[in-house]
Amino acid sequence: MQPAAQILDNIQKHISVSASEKKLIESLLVQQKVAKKEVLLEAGKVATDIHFVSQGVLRSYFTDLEGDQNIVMFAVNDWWITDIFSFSTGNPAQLTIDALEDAVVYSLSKENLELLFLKMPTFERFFRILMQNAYVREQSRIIQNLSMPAEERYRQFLKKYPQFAERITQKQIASYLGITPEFLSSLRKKPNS
Amino acid sequence: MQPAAQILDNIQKHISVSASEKKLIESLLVQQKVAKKEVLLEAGKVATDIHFVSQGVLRSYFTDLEGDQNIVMFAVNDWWITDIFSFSTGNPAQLTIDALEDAVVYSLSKENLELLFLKMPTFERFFRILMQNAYVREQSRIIQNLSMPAEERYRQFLKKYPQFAERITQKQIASYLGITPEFLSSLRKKPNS
DNA sequence: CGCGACGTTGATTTGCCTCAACGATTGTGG
DNA sequence: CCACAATCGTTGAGGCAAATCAACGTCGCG
Repeated sequence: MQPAAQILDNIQKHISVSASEKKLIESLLVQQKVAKKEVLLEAGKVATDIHFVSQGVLRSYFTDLEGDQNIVMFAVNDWWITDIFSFSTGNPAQLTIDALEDAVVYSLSKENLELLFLKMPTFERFFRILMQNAYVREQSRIIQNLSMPAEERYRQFLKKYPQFAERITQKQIASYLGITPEFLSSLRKKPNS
Repeated sequence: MQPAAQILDNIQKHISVSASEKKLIESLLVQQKVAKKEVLLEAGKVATDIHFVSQGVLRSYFTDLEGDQNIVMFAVNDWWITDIFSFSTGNPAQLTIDALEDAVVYSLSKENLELLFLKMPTFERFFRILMQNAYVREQSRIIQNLSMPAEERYRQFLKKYPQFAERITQKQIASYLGITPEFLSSLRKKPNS
């Protein structure tokens, strides 16, 4: 698939896009190759871009006071990722974003996003839907964290994100679930009733 | 303050609204008085409306398999609340919304919201910002839940939401934090170093 | 080949829960 | 307006889920 076509498909799932608008969108995106372990956004710096993942796997994580990494999200193909707090407010990022596998992303700067909003008002709708879906996803994760033990959260994770489970190490999954790799290992060997 | 003026102020923090648009917005809102303990949305039914809280205190909560209530959010004046999953998708709500104190809300149905998006494209921007802020808020809560022990989460809660702490019982706060009231009580008596 | 990260196992510890009991508030029907 | 019931916040004893720490074989990578 043409790389730009992949993003346009993603956008056209929610709004319709004219030929001239397609050219506009393409002109505002910057392709970036990201090697495994390469950092796209470093905590403390400002998130100036939002990234669409075309290939590979990215993650965002928060480093706490003890120096432990807490994974906030994974992103594979067709996902958008940034530190939304920093991107929204211009404050320093709390999250680091790096690649778990070699990746290709298309980056859209905040300025170019605002330009899109101006020149193409329907893009505001697309982005509204993107944010609304992200809100639903995060709220659903909060509900799960509050109401389920780790074993059940792990089962739900496998069910909801099978595309992640294959490509991501146990250690990363444990961090996403908020448990230690040792404990995840003990869950995995239990009979999966 | 004129009740409708309160919502318009809230909206005008993010977009500008003409006189005719103000009338349109007012015409699509329905005022509702909600008595303490009255249920605005019941889990299992579809969330047809999003509610703007003018006075009083609402909460949304999830009832898990053991029958325990897990509080997802509180809403006081100038907050918007719904089951965003149900409102977005039309699926049955996972959350129940009720009043912790007598409240006055302005309800906007999904149909009327779509009408607003059509007749007033800048409202899409307002709602995008609302969803984006909600996303930031939920993600920040996930980070806290992953990276901090209960005692620290309680401190941060008091700091971030002093307007809640005064009006909400310890039991409700404990449920929001994901701990038992007994354990919260034991945290509170510790020297707040 | 050799090194470092990974996944696992087991022993021990701990943060938080469960259950039970109590006085203090709050709510409510008569 | 009172009396009673219900809920709240708290305390303490005991228990469990999950963390910590240490050790070890395996694997991917330089």
